[in-house]
Amino acid sequence: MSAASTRARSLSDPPPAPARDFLRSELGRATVVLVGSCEISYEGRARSLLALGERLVILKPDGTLLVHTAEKLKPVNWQPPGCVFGAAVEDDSLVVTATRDAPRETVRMRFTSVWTASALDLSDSAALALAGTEEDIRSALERVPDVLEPGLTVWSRERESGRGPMDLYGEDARGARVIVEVKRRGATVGDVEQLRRYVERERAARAGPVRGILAAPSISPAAKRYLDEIGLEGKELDVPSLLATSVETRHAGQLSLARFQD
Amino acid sequence: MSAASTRARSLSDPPPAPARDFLRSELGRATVVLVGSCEISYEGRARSLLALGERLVILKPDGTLLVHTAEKLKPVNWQPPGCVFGAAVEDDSLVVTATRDAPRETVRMRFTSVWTASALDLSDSAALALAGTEEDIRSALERVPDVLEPGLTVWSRERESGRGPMDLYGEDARGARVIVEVKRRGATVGDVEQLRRYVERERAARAGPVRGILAAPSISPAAKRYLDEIGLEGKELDVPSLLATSVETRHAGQLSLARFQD
DNA sequence: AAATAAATATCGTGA
DNA sequence: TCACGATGTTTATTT
Repeated sequence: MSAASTRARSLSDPPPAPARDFLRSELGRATVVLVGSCEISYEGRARSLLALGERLVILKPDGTLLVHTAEKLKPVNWQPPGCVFGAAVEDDSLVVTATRDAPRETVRMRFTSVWTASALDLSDSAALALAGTEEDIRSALERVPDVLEPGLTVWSRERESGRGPMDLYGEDARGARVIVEVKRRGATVGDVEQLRRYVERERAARAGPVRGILAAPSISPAAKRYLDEIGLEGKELDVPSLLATSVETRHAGQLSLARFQD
Repeated sequence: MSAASTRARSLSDPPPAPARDFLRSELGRATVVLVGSCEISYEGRARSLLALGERLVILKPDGTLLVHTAEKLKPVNWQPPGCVFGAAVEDDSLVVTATRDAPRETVRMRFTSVWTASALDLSDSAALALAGTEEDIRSALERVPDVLEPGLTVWSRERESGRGPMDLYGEDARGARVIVEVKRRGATVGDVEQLRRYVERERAARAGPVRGILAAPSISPAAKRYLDEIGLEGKELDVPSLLATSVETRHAGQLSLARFQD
């Protein structure tokens, strides 16, 4: 065994049995990284088979599994947190499993060779500070509703419609109720539907006119057509300038947006 | 430099300059794994800051970036394929960047220490064979439409409605048109809307009755209520037994479902 | 536990 | 390139 650091342990080209013993002592405690050639089967919500190939496998102490090839962002196989890991030698091969209940799922990896097996004690107390989310846009619009329409008053955010929470809820200059559905990305026909079901619910629940506005950086042509057809409205937002007018703090990070403006 | 294998190169505890040189020779060619302490900023579709902590960083030859902490499935920072990577030394720290256009985004990682830097030549020609997708359910229902309703005839899959493709399209025993929306997971109110817009389009486009059926392993109570309200129907499927009646091949893998039945 | 919606969603397909 | 819908989506939030 070689030690690259006091909080890292690793084996190079280990035979199956030492690899198994290493894994049994590290899995569930450290973040384990396996590099080598393996075949993988998955059974659970769906089923998959992946023939032999060289991959990078990560097994986190919280029971997360990631299998990465040399391409793409998404892992080719995975398991969310909560798995129980196992390591065994079968027919002179290292076999690593990740199993969980609810739903019952198993990923099984058979290694024909292990280039390296590493165990890392990763210490990280930092929280991600993120700005520019839909919630940031919502709160900015609540502060400056005139951006949506002159004379608009916003009463509440995330008010319950009976069919999910309405992003913004208020009243226009003429006293009509207004429901606003906010998107941080380009709006599609599906987003129109979401607004529609809040508006219909509100119209059924109360007397008087109820308007619906889909607010997004852009709205697809089909979505615009659909809005017209069912009597709803769209508003394309200049999100960067909208967010620039508003300095917000996000719970996760306790870091103000000012920090981003360096 | 140590070599764990002919297709792996790695440095232990490298100072900034050697780490930079190593990265410059490997980034974009090999899959690079960096382990160490870093702080990370991201600017693009949104913005984020992540204070110092110990993380596992993967930089793939296709321009993918992944930053993982010891917890959770999703990376804490990332970039999809297509990035250009950079490595530099600033104020005696290693700085690694990933930048792309469309949209313009940058992730910047400043390392205060690097435990290991590894370059892996991962060779993998295998394609994932996956069974149990929505497409598998659609084709099984096309073969045995009686599962949905006795006397149902399915004419086509993925037929264009004018507002997106209808999963299944056909005729019931009485000659009424039937549109089926299939889900592989529990159906929600949003899924009812999707079906609704296909049915409404079809009703507008042609004379005669048009029915809509939402077929899924389960349908949420709110979704059932909504179906009732707007005159559409739901059908809860026994997906495992449905798929067992049908042996399909999926293009990606050229592996038959029979292989899964070992 | 279930339902609902966001995500720096990613990814594949088709127009 | 854009739009649209699936994803073994995951994740957070709320009921």
